[in-house]
Amino acid sequence: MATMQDVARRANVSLSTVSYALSGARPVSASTKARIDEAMRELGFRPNALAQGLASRRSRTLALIFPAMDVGISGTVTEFVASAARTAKEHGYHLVLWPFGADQAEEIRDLVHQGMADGVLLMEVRLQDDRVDALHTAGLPFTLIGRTADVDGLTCVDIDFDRTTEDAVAHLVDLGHRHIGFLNHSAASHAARYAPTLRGQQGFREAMVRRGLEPHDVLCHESPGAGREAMAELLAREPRMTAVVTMNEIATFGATVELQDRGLRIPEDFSVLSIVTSPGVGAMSNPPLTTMHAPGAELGRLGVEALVRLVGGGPGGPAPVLISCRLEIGGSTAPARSPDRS
Amino acid sequence: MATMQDVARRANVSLSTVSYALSGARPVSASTKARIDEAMRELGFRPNALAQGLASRRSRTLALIFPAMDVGISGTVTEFVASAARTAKEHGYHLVLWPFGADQAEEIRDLVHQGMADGVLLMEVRLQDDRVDALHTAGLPFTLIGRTADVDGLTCVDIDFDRTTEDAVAHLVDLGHRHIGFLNHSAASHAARYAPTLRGQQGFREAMVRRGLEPHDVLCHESPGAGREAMAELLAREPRMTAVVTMNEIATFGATVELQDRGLRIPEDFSVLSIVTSPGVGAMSNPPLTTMHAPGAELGRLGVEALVRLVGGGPGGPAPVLISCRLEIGGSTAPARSPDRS
DNA sequence: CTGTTAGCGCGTTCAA
DNA sequence: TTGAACGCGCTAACAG
Repeated sequence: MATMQDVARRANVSLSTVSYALSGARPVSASTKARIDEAMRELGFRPNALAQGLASRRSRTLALIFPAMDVGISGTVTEFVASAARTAKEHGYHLVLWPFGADQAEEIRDLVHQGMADGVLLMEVRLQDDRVDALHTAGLPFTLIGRTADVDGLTCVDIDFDRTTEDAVAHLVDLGHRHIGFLNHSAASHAARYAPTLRGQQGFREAMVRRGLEPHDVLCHESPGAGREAMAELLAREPRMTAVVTMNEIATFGATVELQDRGLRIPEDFSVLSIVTSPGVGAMSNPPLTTMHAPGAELGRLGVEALVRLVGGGPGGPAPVLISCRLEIGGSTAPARSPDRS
Repeated sequence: MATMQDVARRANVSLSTVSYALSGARPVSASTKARIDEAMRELGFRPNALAQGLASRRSRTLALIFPAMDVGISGTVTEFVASAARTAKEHGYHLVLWPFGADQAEEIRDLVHQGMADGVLLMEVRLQDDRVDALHTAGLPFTLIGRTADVDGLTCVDIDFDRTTEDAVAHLVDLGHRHIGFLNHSAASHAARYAPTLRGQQGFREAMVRRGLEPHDVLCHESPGAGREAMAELLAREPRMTAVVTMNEIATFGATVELQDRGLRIPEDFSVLSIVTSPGVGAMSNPPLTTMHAPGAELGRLGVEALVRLVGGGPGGPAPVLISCRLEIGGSTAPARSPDRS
């Protein structure tokens, strides 16, 4: 492991000149730079990350506070993490994983004080979140994936639930559907003020009302059995229903079964649109589901980019960056059979 | 950010005494230790990770070389990564993500020389893998998740495909099935010598032959359509077939559709056992699939524990640590309808 | 354009 | 049992 001193000697320059040649913080003549480069190559020199960090007081490392337990399939989490790591690398940063839940704000404070990270990415944010306060008082730049209730002064990127539900409803309405249901996450998540549950519900309702349509939505446990029951309840509430927007992957599979058991063919008689889904789940169904895929990779990339900007002293985004789920047409949505006019 | 010097002054001792009090590398009298602890608490002292690393030449950081692109649902990857991060933390290590594919051995070498990591976890290993050589010549401890063709002198943890396929076949045979198929990953993965494809095939065949049964296995692209065709091919090859072991999540969903379209009820007429599956996929089917869940979390934990041992100068496991997938009974396997004796 | 030098915060050897 | 001092490898003044 060659050091800068080794390189300096070999190139017949001083140690600092090597440093400056590397950082570009000061002009270095072409000829000496060439000699230095040569020496570095010959020695296989790589600057020591820890020494660099200690001296410059920047670790060039970003921390990702990782969800304690993942609900659901969470291929989305994989996409997110992979994308965040890639983006960090592209910007010359390492990404470290800090596996802490919402109740471990204190431990986060400890790690922050260790000076290992220049900035923090906080995912699966709750509407009320102690970790945000911990990071705030620690004075370390951080970016939220998701949003707290009050995002004033915070930098966040999140799924655009309004736009996603709006696009979902628009897709179905364009196909002629008028009686549309919404199959949401569980009552437990609603009670816990899980943001997607709340925002999804609100977004769906507004999208329907905006069109003069009556919104029907149900909360539903994350299981196929609950999905069947929820679907049955929606149909009971509005027998003329011809389409459903679901935001609950496992339950969606139960819902389709319930529909088929009632002799309703998908998509001829009934359309199913699964939103905020993980990659690949659309293909698991027959017919393959039309989905709106959660933008895991984009969130990872934008979250890191925003954080890198913050760490560099840049401005925190005044408004949250919101990204909509992308519609991926499958075989579970089709024109409404008989355009009713109720 | 209090430093050791601050603590030393406040406790009226020298800097080195604080250091020793912290590391325990040298005895410190109870009274001074108490004063030091007190001072540390009052100042909220946390040793600076970078300085510690520079001085001790150990970063207390482990690197996880992360798969470039994830095939399939890969909730398993999430489980693995979360578990690895948790285990690393329990042992006082950070976990950093290095997103590098099999063709980026050179970049890995660079990062290793930066001295950021004390050891490396390499996942999604190929049977032939340049990254292994890169790590080997770099002289850094590393652990494989998966196995290369030649594991001599390497430390690895992997799924026990032999045992998993054996257990899968045993489960079905115990239920009275005699004509059993195996729906594998794609021909492309086979050609690329993707280890699970090869080992799964071999394990299945051996488990069948061992019982005097004839193995029928097919390669199958990761899609429901291909799953249907593969299932049809298996049935064509052996019309008396009453059960199938699948190791291809997406294709499994197509296979079940093909069975049901032929009027074969699951599990009354035909049993389906999906092995090496991600968490949650079992529940996505109707009936819920009987699965053998990939031991993502165990692999993460054991991989990190082995690596920590290596980094500490411990011995590398002579033999690979193999973990079988755990059988989770669902509703897709049942006794064979008519115990045939062909 | 280049060299000299004082730290960054902590581990550890040598003396006491 | 404790202290003083050096060095880990590099950055960033300061000086020329």
